[in-house]
Amino acid sequence: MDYYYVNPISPNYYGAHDDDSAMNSMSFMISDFLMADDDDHSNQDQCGSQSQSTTDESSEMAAFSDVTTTQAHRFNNNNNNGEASRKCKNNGSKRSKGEVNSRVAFRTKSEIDVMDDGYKWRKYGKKSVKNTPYLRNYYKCSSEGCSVKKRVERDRDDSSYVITTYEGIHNHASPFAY
DNA sequence: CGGTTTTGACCAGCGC
DNA sequence: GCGCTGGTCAAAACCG
Repeated sequence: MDYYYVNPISPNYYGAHDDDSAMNSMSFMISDFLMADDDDHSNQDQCGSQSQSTTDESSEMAAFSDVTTTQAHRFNNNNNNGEASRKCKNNGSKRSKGEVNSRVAFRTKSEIDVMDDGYKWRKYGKKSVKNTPYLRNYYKCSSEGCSVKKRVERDRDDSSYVITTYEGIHNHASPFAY
């Protein structure tokens, strides 16, 4: 079955490229982020279960990793080419256009919703989703020609977790990777 | 002034 | 075909 993993963060990455203090207190490494396949839904079923809804990603997306942090997060899921690498293809693509897209989901314990992952994102939508009181936010990579999207929502079962779903592969390096 | 966010409208897919 | 839901668009507002 499909599984995804994310390249470990470059260790020298967090160098506070800005002075935003809240963002600098990164406290986890992403190295143990690995996206297991569907039989690793150890922390619950939220991936597929949250909906009998129409087009959820239950079939094509993998499990989550739990990360516990107390504050802001910053990670970089790649350094050389900026791509959330995927291992197997996502066969179940009901994505209409038939474009290849990898999807990686993180489940992160965080107080803040949007995590700085080294890329620049532009918000383009916000939706309330069924069965959750929380809103789901939609972001696009603001780099030109890059169509990577990400979705950010709160775990409906445990609102202290944030679920971030990346879709697509960056065609450029992270602006903060060096 | 340029880029980003906000927010309602619009659209497509799915189940009934 | 209709309604529901999730995803996207785009114009206006906002912000540095």
